[in-house]
Parts: sequence; C-alpha cells; structure tokens
Amino acid sequence: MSPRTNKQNAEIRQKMEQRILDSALSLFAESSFIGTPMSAIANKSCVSKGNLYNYFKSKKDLLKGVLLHGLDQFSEYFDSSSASLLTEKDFEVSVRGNFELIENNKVYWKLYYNLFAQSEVQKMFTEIFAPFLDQYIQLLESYYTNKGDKNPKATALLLVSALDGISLGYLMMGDEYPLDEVVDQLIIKFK
Amino acid sequence: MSPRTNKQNAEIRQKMEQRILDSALSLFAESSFIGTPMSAIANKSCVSKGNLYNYFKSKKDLLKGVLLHGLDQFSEYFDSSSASLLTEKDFEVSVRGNFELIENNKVYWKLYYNLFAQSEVQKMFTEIFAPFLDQYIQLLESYYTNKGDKNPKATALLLVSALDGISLGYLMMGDEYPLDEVVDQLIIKFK
Amino acid sequence: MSPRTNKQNAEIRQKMEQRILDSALSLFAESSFIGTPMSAIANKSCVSKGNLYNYFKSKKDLLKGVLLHGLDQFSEYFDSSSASLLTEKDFEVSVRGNFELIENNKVYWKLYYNLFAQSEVQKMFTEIFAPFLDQYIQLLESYYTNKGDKNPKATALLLVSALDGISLGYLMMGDEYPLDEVVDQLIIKFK
Amino acid sequence: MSPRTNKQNAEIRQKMEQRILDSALSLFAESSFIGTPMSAIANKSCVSKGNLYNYFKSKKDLLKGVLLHGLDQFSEYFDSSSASLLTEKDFEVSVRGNFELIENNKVYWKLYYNLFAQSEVQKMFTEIFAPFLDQYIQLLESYYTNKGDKNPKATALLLVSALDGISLGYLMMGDEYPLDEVVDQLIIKFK
DNA sequence: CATGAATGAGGTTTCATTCAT
DNA sequence: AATGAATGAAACCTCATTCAT
Repeated sequence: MSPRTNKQNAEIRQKMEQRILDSALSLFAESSFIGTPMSAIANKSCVSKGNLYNYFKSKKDLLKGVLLHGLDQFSEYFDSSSASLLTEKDFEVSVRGNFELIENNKVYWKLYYNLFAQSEVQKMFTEIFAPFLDQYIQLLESYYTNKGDKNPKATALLLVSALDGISLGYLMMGDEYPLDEVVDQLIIKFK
Repeated sequence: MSPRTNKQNAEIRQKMEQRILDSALSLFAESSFIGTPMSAIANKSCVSKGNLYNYFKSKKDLLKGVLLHGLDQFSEYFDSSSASLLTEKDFEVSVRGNFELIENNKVYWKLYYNLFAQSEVQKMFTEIFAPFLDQYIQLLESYYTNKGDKNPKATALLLVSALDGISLGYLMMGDEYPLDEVVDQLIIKFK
Repeated sequence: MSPRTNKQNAEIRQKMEQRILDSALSLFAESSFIGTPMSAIANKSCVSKGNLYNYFKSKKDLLKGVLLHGLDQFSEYFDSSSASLLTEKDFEVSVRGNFELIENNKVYWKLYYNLFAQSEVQKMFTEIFAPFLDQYIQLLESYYTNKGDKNPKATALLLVSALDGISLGYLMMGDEYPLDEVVDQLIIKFK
Repeated sequence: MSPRTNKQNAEIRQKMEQRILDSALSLFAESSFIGTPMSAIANKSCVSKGNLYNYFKSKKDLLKGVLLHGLDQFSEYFDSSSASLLTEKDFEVSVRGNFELIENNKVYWKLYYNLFAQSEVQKMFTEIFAPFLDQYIQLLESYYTNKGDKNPKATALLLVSALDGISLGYLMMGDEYPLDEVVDQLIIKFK
C-alpha cells in the first residue's frame, strides 16, 4: 500500500472541490444562499460537514468559490467578446451569445440574479462582477458612439438593463417566456 | 376606570400597525426577507417581539401585509393606468409614471426585486403581483398591435423586461445610474 | 339610566362565571389543561382576556373552579350515596349510578382522568377528590366486611380501581366500548 | 489524526441516545410530555439542546423513541405471553406478570397512563399500543369462552379495564396502594 | 367591571462552525 | 484529509399575565 503521490492527492482534492461547488451552486440557485444549510451541501456532495471546511473556510467563502468557478468556465466567452470594436454582426453575435450562455447555465445565472438584490453579499458580488459589466458597457458605448447615437452611454446602459430584465424574466418564468422572439425584437431595436 | 373606547383602540392599532409595516418594509428591503429577524423589526418599531404577533400572525403574514399595504398606496396610479387603449402620449406618461413610482418608493421596489428571484415566497409574490403585470402586458400588446408591430406580444414583453432591468439597475446602483437619460432612450426606442 | 342594583350585578357576574367555567371545562377536557391557552377560553366564553382575571386570578385557579363547580353539580348524587351501610340493591344502584354520572358528564370526567396522571396539578387534584374517594372506599369496605369477604379493604380498592379503568376505557374509546355489558359483568362479579 | 472509526461513533451515538431516552422517559413520566421542555431533557442528559436534535428530529419523535425503546425491552415478556390458549395457571402467571412488568418499569408505565388521556399524541399512542392490547383482549376472550362465560368479550374487557385501573392507582398512590392484595383478589374473582 | 394592547420569559427548532479523534 | 458529534447563538413563535384607560 504505497501512499498516494502528491499528484494523486491533488487530483482527488480537485475532484472533491468540484463536487462541492456543483452541489452548492444548484442548491443556492434553488433555495437561495441563506436558505441553503451547509449540511445540505455536505449531503449532496457526499462530504462530511467537517470536511467541507477543509475546502472552504466559511459559507461565504464557498459562495465566492461558486461564483468564481462559474466565471472561470465562461472565460472563453468573455475573452472572445473582449474585442475592442464591434461590428453590427459582432453585436448580434454578442447579444445572442449572452443568452446562449444563460440558457446553458441557467442555475448559475439564477443564482446571479438571486444575489443581485441581496445586500448581505453585495460587496463580494460587486467585486466579482463589476469588472466584466463595466468592460461590456464600455464596449457597447463605443459601438453606439460609432453609430452616431446621441447618448451612447445611456443607450449602452439601457441595453444592458434590458439584457438583465430579459434574463431575469426568462429565468423566473421558464419556458413560458418566449425568449427567442423577445431577443429578436431586442436586436431589431438595438442593433 | 372605564376601558379604552373602541375608537381609541382602533387608533392605537392603526398607528402601531403602520409603524410595524414601515419598519418591516425598510428592513426587508435592506436585508432581505429571510435575512431580517423578527426581533429587528420589533426593535425598529419599538414593540415587543410578542406584540408583533398580535398584529401579524407570522413573519410571512407580515411580508404579505407589507406588500399589500404598499400596493394600496399606489392604487391611484394603477387605476389611472388601466385605460383600455394607449395613445403615444399615454404610453410615454405611463412609462415615465412607472419610474416616478419607483423613485418615490425605492424601498418598496427594492423589496419587490429582492423577492423576485426568491423561491421561498414566490407563491405569495405571484398571487399579489401577477394580475397587475398581466394586465399591463395586455395593454402594451394592444398598443403595439395598433402600431402595426409584427410581434406585438414579444415587443410588449421586451418592454416590460426592459422596465424591470432598468428599475433593478437603478435601485441597486443608486444615483450613479443616469435614470432619466436611460428612460429617454427607452422611450425613443419603444414609443 | 338607573345604576344596576347589587342583585342585578351579582346575577350578571354569576352568569359570566358560569360561561367561563363551561368553556374552560370543555376546552380543558378536549385539549388538556396545559394545552389550552387562556385566550381560547376568553374567546369561547366571549370575555376579554383581561376580564377573565377579574373572575379567576390565575389559570390554575380557573381549573380549581372548574373542578369544584362540577362537584357541586354532582353533590346530590354524592349525598345520597353517603348512606352508612349498603344493601346489595344499594350497591348495584350505586355502581350503576356512578356510570350514569359519567355518561351524563363525559367532559368533566374526561378532564378528571386527564389530570389523574399529571403531577403538575396533582396537589390540587388530590385535595379536591381524595375525600370523596376515601369515603367511598370506606363504604365499600364496610359492604364487603359485612359480606364476609376475607380482605374487604383490598376488594374495595379493587372495585374502585375497576371503576376507574372502565371509566377511562369508556371515555377514551367512546361508543366502541360496550359499557353496559361490561358493567353487568362487573356487578355479577362484585356484588 | 485519523477520524473516529465507525465503531467508535456508533458507540458514542448509542450511549448518548440511551442517556437521552432515559432522561426523557423520566421527565415525561414526571411532568408530562407537554410539560417537559426540551431544555430540561438536554440538561438532564448533559447534552446541548442543539445536539438533541442530532438524535431525534423533534420532540414528538423523541417521545416515539421513548415509547418504542421501552417496548423493545419488554419484548420478551410480550412474546412469551402470546401463547394461543391460556390455562388457569397461565392466566394467573400472565396477570401477575403484567404487574411485575409495571413494578419493574414504573416510570415507563406512568408515562403510558399519562398519555392515555392526552389527545395531542393519541394517534401515535394508539399506533404503538393498540396492537398489543387487541391481541391481549383476544387471548382473554378465548380464555373466557373456554370457561363457558356468558359474555366473554365483556369479561375480557372488564378484566383489561381492571388491570388499567389497578395499575393507574398503584402508579399514582405509590406504596400506599396494597398492590399484592388487590391482585390476589383480582385473580380470585377473574380466574 | 371591561377592554385588548403590551410584555417578557420561555418554547421548539435550525444551523454555521468547531472539535476530538 | 476525514468524520460526525457537539456547541451555542439565534431564529420563529406562544402565552400567562399585567396595564392603561
């Protein structure tokens, strides 16, 4: 019985962490952050309560982990969208891509909007997401400036807000929400 | 030593109820429904915890009270907006009125969006607000149908979602959010 | 508007007291002493909570009132049964009378047996009922002594215990309990 | 620092559970189910209130645990008494055994009779005890049928009721109650 | 005597976190 | 790294009783 190598240990650790993050994400999204007990997360990820704290030093820390881990997974999307100037085509791709992202990760974004209005964790929330948001707004502002919009900043904000509103509506209402049609209208009006 | 008259009692009750509702609203809005302990509400409204329960039989009941009491206060707005067909002027008035309502009752609407994504009380939330929302969407759909929009239902939903997104953004970011300008753009695009 | 006379006042007071006692009895019997809140009694008897305390200075005091008031009503039965020596006929009458009493006042006796095993109020309970019980046991002892029973005291106790057991069974099981038949057997065996 | 082994944990759990059950039994018996706060049980068993709930998920559940655990301990008695037909000797043994059982487990049976008349937990109570009772009554009915009793069912019920009454009396009065003599009389009359 | 608002202690239960092993 | 028992603070809620009028 040879001891596990460091590498094996690291792998095990990583797999476990992954399991915890997945469980936490789905529970947080479904029952809110405060509404989810650590014990439920422990159960769902088949880890003992005590061991949970070897991976994340507090519940808040776990939330942070969940949020960051999600972002990591989306990074390719965000990277590609960081082009410095959008064509109309780019614009449409970017907007549609936004909703694809949401459709493919409903749980994550449900949690996102769930936290949006919660001041308990607002600081963490802002720290994590503000940079992306700001960057995206910048990009849109340039886009509208380029198109001769009279108030490009306001239009950019309006679009971002609309994206939020649509996402929220879609996530809450589920398939009753005619996402595709709404997005079509959005693109018509905002391209 | 005659007992308090009915009228006196009614006054006391009403004043107290008001105090409780006010405190609860502001605390719920700030720290979320689950995040606010009854004791905090008791403190803020200078009532003993026990007495709270003479006014509202449970925390959920108090939330319901808060939501309904708010609606009551807005009732004149909602009534006037129940016209059956909107002119362009009406439309603009209605949209701007919407945001006035929000500006004048930030706390209430913060709570509203706070609850939006919380499944714990979703049933109550839907029961209370769905009727208003549905009616408004109908109204907008008629409006866009009248204007020859190709997909009036989707446009109506898009607008409502945009309203939500803007409101949410404004309520979360505060005065950094250039509400007026964004609304101007909104009206330009959606009128 | 002449003031009420003393006599009228006394009448009113007495009626009210009666109402309270009745309500309390039925609630105590149904939901136990501890399980019945004063507010429920106030409601049921259409008295304000505060006023309740003008009639009975505490919940325990009210229980005492209930128990004593019941006894009062049965006093004629108890008096008649205080004959000093029982004939066989008397014996049967007395035993059957016992169950008649219970059938006609199920609620009261349900409360009685409910309290029987409750140490919280055992002292009060004993104070009130022990004298009657002791007297009855005496009477039975004499009866069995007279009949040449070898251990009249034990037989008397046995009978009293059987009476308790039957009453308890009947009160708990309701009409599924074939009271009359059981009592017939009892009399056959114990006469 | 290896974790506790399963066996160690099981031992701890079992010991603790036992401690809790014992404390709960004696407190429930003495002060009734409703009258005993969880905190008292926690104190008596030297557990924190919180930890109680790691062993029993509610107060009712704890009561159920107490009742079932007791039954378990008596199981050998119950098994042996499930013979299908009683001789006179068996009968006497069974009745005397009944009281031995009670003398050796006074607390348990005090709780039993304490719950007898309590409607709050009647359902649980019936579920647990009715089977045993029914079976015993059956057995007695056969016994009396065999002896040519004219109403064997009533006699069986009468006996069972007498057993209840005697037990109750003995448990409440303590050693003032001449149990042995009463039981002797009982056997004489009912054999 | 009458009212019902008010109190405050105490009830059951939950849960993030720590600890012994 | 792993276990799950243990803690204790705090949550929601109830209720006998008192108090102002």
